[in-house]
Amino acid sequence: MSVSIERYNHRTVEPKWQAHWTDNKSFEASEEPGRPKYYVLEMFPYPSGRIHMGHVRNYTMGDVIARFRRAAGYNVLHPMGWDAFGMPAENAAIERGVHPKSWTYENIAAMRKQLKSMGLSLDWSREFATCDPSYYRHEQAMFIDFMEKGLVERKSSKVNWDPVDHTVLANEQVIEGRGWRSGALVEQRELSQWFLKITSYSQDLLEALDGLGNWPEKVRLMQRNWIGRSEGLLVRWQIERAPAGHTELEIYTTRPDTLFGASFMAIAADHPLAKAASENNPELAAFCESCRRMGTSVAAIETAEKMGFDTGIVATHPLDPTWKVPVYVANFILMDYGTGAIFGCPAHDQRDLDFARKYGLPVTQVVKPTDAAAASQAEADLAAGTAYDGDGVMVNSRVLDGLDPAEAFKAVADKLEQERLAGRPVAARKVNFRLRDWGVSRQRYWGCPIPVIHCETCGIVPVPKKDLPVRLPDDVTFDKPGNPLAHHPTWKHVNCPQCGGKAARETDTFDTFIDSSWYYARFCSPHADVPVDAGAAKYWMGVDQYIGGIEHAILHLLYSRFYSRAMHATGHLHMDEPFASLFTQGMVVHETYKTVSGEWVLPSDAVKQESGWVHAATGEPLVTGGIEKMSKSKKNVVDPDIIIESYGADTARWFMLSDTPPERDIEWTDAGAVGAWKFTQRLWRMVNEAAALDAGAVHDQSGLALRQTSHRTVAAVTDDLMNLRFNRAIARLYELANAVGTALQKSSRSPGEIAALREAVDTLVLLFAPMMPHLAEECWKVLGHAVAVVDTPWPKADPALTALTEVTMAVQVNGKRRDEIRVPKGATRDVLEPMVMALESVSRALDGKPVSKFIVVPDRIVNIVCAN
RNA sequence: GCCCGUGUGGUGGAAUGGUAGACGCGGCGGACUCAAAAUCCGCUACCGAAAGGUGUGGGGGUUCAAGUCCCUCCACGGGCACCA
Repeated sequence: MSVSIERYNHRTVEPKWQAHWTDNKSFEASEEPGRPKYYVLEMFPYPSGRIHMGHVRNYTMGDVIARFRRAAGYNVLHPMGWDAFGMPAENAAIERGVHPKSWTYENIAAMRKQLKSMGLSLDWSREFATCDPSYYRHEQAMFIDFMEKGLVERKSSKVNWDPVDHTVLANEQVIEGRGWRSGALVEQRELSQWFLKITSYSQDLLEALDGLGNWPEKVRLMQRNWIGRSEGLLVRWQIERAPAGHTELEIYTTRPDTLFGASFMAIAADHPLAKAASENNPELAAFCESCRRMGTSVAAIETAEKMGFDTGIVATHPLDPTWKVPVYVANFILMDYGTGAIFGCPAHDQRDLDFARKYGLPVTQVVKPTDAAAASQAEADLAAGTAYDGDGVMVNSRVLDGLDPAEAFKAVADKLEQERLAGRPVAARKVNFRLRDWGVSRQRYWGCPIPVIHCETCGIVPVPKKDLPVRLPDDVTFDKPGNPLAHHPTWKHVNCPQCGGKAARETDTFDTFIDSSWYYARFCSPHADVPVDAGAAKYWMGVDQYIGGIEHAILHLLYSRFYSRAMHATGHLHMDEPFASLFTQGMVVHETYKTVSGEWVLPSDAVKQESGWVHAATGEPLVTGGIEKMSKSKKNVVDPDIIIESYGADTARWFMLSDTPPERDIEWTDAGAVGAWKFTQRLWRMVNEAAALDAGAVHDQSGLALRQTSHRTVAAVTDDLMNLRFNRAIARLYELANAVGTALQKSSRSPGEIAALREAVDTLVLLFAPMMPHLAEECWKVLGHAVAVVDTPWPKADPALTALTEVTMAVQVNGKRRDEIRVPKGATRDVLEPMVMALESVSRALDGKPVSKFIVVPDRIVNIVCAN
């Protein structure tokens, strides 16, 4: 082979085909009733300034699916937009004096350019940013509809307050109890805030998870736990020696069966009873205060010791009026779950046991495992400080003895529901959810203004829809602490839309999770003058394949599921579940290096010597810091721009899909990138060699083997891409490329072989086109095709060529492989037995022993079993 | 603490209960070259000269047959809510 072939130059080829797709509007989608649609969506990016490798991986996967489905005949919607509100823009304003708006739109422009250099098959005509007034006006309109539908509530809630910056802090802005910028000790403050009533849908959001069969089980489980349904009993206990006006204490329990194991009551520091008792008890007040302080940091809670304070109040056991138990305030009781009060049963709850052991409270076992060994083990564990929370039989429980816990639960609930305390039932069955309503107020500038007006006379008045959008003012300053909207000189001063009197705008803005809770629906009709055009949504929704990071497994996905329900309830959408299939991809990770003193070093500065890793410039010894998620602070980021510039977008895309399964973390390595680049060059050479062969050759028997390989590859790659197994699809493509390479080595070939070879190369190009679209287009042109790959249908496997006529079967003796045989497909025992028994390897292994069993797994294996 | 994952060659990883290690990277050997790069070809789990044996984190079990199913232990990773 001495064909002189120019190197494939991605720097000229990639922009050329990107222009071709743009000029031909190849990816602009429109509704075509009757034609099957496919909606592919990747979680849209926050415009931080530059794309990172995680974006490259995410958008490459989505693009492969979009291009594959498109070629397979679907009408594909594959849009892109920007999740553009949020704190980083305000931080840039405060730190560098840039306006959030210009910062954001400049970042969008830069990132759009980067995404375009990746050659993604996106419909850019549908692009929007959530900070566009043309987007958020609909968000405001829908919020007003939600208000009318009773899905919005205003209530008081605790926030992290920075007393120096006069601002509310997000949890991630609180570092070790202090404001991240001011360093001031963070206070807990009560503010009136807006809430969306997601809890109205708790049961539905939970049950509907069962229908999401194409979601990862892990994500469904996380959502199930987050919603946290429990069935229990509300029980009212009479109390004595309590502050005036307090005569009873209502608790929630999921274990009323263990009521005879009660040894104390515990209430939250914020419980009204605790507050009342604190009034004349400074020590208790101080204890409650310390509990509240601890509440800010998750880490503190986890490591905190169980602490309690005896209030002196005494409660009467609901099943025995002579039985009195003490009431404590305890640091592990949360006010916002259940009633903020519990009864403690130390023997069967670990937290209660820890608490009881610390304060010398009685421990009574009331559930015993039925198995004797397990029962004595449980007793030993209890003595050693481990509570038993399993099933068994009731003991030490008077009338309940002998029942199992489920029966005991029912018996207690039935009895107490009949009994009266102060004229009302003592107990009531109650289903409880952990899920809380969604607080959506943020005291910040760069977000969607909440469209309500506070009037001194009329109270809260929604902004009339004709006045929407409520626009963010551009002329704001960030020189003063606090919310720029609140101290803007004029913006908030308006007249009441109802009475015309003096009124003030709401200066809070929405949580940015709202923006991303309905963008998928907006993409169906991004220019409509309603939030969602019903016809467009009916055609495109739901999203057939949604792809993003596992970090959004709970909040974003749960909020989106709630939002589509709320939109359904208000007539904006016709369905409840927005994402039919979900895929969560792994992170991009890279090696890290540190100096002995712990400073991070760029991987490019680390060199390996016999003594170990050293700094290339200084010779300082280095330690490997492990393989970690790419981050600037660890100096292990790889810039997609540099990769695309030096190797091309196709190489970067190919690398991201190769080897590692898409749901796992992928390690970026230079060697891997170089390997992918070499493969693009190899494909280019092979295609050019094949293009020189006679295009008019006709198939005959001599090309059969290669044709079978081609068609089997089509079948396998199609199946792999349908199931998002990109790494396997790529392995199949290497095999086909190797087969083509071998065929090209031959010095002479028959017309049938030429025809098969050209078919194999055409197939190869079409199959790798979703992964490396630019190279595919260029190859396709070289091969003499007039129509671009983007307009060429996906190849079909010919069943006659994928079917096997002969198979290799393994021959085992007692489960150990001894030989293999080539036989016609479907060979039966009658044919196989004489063949196999005649094998020398078999008779040697049998060594004269009689055959007791002869097992045939058709077309796979023969196993001969003999006595040992 | 609880919950969920994951453990396979030097390495990333394949494998509907049916021939473990496909494919890639790396390594070794060879061809081409004055030479190098690039490219192409071959070999590459371990022990053994071979026959053969051993191998999917450890131990046990089910099965004609286990990386795959069950029990148990270990290691690593991730998530979380002290949730009554």
